[in-house]
Amino acid sequence: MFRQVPRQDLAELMRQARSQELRRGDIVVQPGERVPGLMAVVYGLIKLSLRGEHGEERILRLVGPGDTFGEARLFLDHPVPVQAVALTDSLLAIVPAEPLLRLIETDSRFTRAMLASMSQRLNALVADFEALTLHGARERVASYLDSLAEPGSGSVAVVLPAPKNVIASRLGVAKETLSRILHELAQQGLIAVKRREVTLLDRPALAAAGGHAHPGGA
Amino acid sequence: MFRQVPRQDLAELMRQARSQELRRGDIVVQPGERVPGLMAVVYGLIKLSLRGEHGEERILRLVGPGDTFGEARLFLDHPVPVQAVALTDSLLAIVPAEPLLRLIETDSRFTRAMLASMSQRLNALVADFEALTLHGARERVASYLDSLAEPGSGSVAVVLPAPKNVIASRLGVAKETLSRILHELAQQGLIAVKRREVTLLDRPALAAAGGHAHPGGA
DNA sequence: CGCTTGGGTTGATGCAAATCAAATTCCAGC
DNA sequence: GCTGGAATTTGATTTGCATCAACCCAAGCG
Repeated sequence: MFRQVPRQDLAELMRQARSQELRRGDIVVQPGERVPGLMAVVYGLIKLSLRGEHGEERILRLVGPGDTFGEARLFLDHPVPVQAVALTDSLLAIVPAEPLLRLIETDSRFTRAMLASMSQRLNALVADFEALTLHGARERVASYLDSLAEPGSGSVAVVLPAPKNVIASRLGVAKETLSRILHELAQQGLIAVKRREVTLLDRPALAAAGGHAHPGGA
Repeated sequence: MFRQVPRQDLAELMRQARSQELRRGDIVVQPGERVPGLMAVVYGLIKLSLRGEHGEERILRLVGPGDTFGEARLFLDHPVPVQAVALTDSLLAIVPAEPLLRLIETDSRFTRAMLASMSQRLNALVADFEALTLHGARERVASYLDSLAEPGSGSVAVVLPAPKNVIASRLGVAKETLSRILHELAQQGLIAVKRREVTLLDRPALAAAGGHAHPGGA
């Protein structure tokens, strides 16, 4: 998003920003709080999640290095609906709203980038929505795994960015269900699972898989 | 969104725009197509929906007079993931991308409005997400009904903006389920339903209702 | 008018996935 | 190497909601 910003302005932005170190498990914001600005992950991994009143959790997004969150709060004065927690020790850069808003006034390229970024976020959310409501759990898992690797069709090894219970919540399934589905996909020869490493053995089948297909049969 | 735009620019925008009349049932865009610009509903009602491969449908949003859709496509060159269909005879204003992009360069107030609008959209989507994954069907229906009326706690009459099967799909439940839940809420004295008119008899209870509560419960 | 038709209701049944309940494996320290 | 808590798996059971299948009802109309 900051790719196109002139050095000078970028430097100024950095000057205004502060950084925050986080230990694994540290809470960045609670639902209902306000974010102090745009949050950018320098290293580490942050989970953005919705929490139910009985402790249930639904992970909305995993935010990794180079990625940002809290944009929407710059333009709205509502509190955030999500909780943000560090999954690993992390470093955050926090850019306060004012300089960003000023940058928007002056740098139309940055503005475009910001709009594009929000559009993509919107898109991703719609895609998740679609997966959640229109596709079954198996299908979601299969296409998630496929999405972890670059497009292509070779047999590739990917590594889950987080423990399985977190991935499960991200995909909107119970951890037990994820475990079973992984097992099943493995038995069907589509993947091989070892700890967090997953080898995609048959990408086309994986991409096509899920909901209704088990071609080779038992 | 155009509230703050100077008359002059607005007039220019209108000149560039074209309008399109739609009959009930007309398809505005199909998933995979590109939208010709920003779509604004002048009158009527458009449904934005995701469609599954077996004809299932999940309504994302109902777009009424004064509301817009297709913003995200201005900044992305992807095709839309949704289908847009007129639920009633409608009139659309279609503003092509270029003049809007130019306006963004020059009018920072408009830009802010656009960013704010997209932020809200994002927010709404997250809220839907939350409702869908964290709350049960009854809870979703109850809070939807409550949301149809202005905040307050008096007994109010609201009217569903669309037939019940559409509302059901919007809420992510089968129409049969919606019917049953409405019935149940009525029996509990929280609402009274007559055709598309719903009288909210006990807003506090309704707002609190749903998932697990039937306090008076027979 | 009696028929048609699309929206709406109702009841019976099925199922995907959650939940519950233990085992088991995995590491991090010690 | 041993130990304790977390992550993961496995099996049994429950359940919310979809699906299937009639049926109803109001409105338009030949």
